[in-house]
Amino acid sequence: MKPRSTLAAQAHRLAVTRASGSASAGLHAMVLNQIGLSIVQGELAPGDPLPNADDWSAAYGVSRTVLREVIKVLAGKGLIESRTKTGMRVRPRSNWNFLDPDVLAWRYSARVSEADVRELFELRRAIEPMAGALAAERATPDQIAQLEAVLVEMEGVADDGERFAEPDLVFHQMILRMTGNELIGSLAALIETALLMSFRLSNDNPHGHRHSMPLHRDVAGSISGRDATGARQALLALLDQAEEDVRRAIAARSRIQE
Amino acid sequence: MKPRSTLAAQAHRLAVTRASGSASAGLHAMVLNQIGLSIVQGELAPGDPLPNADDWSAAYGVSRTVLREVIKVLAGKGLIESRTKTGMRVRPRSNWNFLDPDVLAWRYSARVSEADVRELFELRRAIEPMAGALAAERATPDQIAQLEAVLVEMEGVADDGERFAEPDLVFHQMILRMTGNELIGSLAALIETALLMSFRLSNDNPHGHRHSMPLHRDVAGSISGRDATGARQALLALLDQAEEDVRRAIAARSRIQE
DNA sequence: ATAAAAGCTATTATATGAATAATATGAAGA
DNA sequence: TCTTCATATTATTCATATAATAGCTTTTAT
Repeated sequence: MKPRSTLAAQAHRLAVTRASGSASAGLHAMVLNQIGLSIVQGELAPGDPLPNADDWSAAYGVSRTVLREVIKVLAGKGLIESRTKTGMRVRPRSNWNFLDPDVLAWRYSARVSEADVRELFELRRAIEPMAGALAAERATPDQIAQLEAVLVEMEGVADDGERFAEPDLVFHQMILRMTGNELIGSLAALIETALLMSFRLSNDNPHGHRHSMPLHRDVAGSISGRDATGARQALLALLDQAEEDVRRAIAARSRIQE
Repeated sequence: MKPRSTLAAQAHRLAVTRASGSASAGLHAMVLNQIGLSIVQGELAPGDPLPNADDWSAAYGVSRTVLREVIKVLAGKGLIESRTKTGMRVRPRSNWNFLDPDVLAWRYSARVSEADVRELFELRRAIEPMAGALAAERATPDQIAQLEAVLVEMEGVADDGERFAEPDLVFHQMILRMTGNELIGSLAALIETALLMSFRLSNDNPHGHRHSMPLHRDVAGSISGRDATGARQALLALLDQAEEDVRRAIAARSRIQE
């Protein structure tokens, strides 16, 4: 028996996405997002047998070529496996590559729970203070100048919830890059996801982000002054504040929904 | 002008791989590994224009279908971008997802430098002690029993360089899992890569791994005893020792090659 | 002479049909 | 009861055709 209603729902959602023309995406990217979201957000559970290639591509109104490429990409991120005769299946969560930028985005693009926030900040707390300390030791004068410039930019838009997001993101990612460690640099997607989520949650708050500027200044100051432990502590404090903000926003959200 | 010699070299290597039948791989996986390695190990540099789809698939002796799927997977890992008319290009390293299991494996599968080791252990040092602390707080009795069992298994094969690798890997990955944090769990691939590299480097050393057992016992003991700070310190010590071992092995290797 | 616009062309993107290979399942036999 | 074997199902691969797009060239208008 085939899950016809689910397929129909997926096809419909695709039609909507396609019509809205959200991304500059081609068919491939669109279908990839659809299926990726379906899996990561739990609509398709681990172990679930997926429709066979023909039916599935038909349901999305795309060719097998496109679906197949999507399948392979998802398999490359650990979400799916495809074996002859058995068909395609969603792999257990322990095989998913949660640090993949796409998977992160799919997971945190909607309905985040308190547990999701906890996971995110647990990891950030392990990474960013350490990265700050390394940055303080290794950053080139040029990089430090750039960081200061971004800080100034943040000051300029600290009261504008919309425009603050970008320089804030650049600020945090720059610190990761300044470690000179490419593995750490690849965690930029993690920070991006966290900040996007945070800004999405707090966009009802019209009070801007000025309250976080002092701590950002501390971070930049410590790095400029080559103070590794200072940078570590400043980033810890910044993360404490950020997590507190997010938790408040979630609490407010759930209070509204009641 | 097309890089004919490079293509020929790639095709030849594929033939070798195919003949040796290394992985359980299909064509797709084989070509994926070939091209992934070529890129990550620097044979194809960022910004390099890649051959067009027809020539390239011909060079590997596979259909365009297979090559296209490979391209899409690599694009999903950030290594490549493909635009119509412009063709395919290797993306700058800053876009690569170094934490992807495949990319990690490609990068550390050969000729590791001291810098590579530093990067790996910098990140492990940030993650594993923290994970150990969380594990000490959160692990279920069942999980702790499993960890102890793995420890016993390690004891049993501590003098066998070959057989020690697997339980050691399980030991470290289990700690990540016991945090209950899926983002941290996805770093299992990082630890796997590090350990495989470490074992590969030290396989001339016939003296086994018994010297690391006391520290492993400390780790397990701290977690069993719900001692978070103890677990953190024990893991730090363990990492110090492991990094020291690797550095010694690299030094020995380069001394031999001179 | 310069700049904008139209058209050409190479290249990827998408689609489709057909052939091949692998394997889980069940039937047949020891 | 176990093993062997055939078969149907499914993914995998291949070959080919059409569409879309972006860079380049030519044209054209000012």
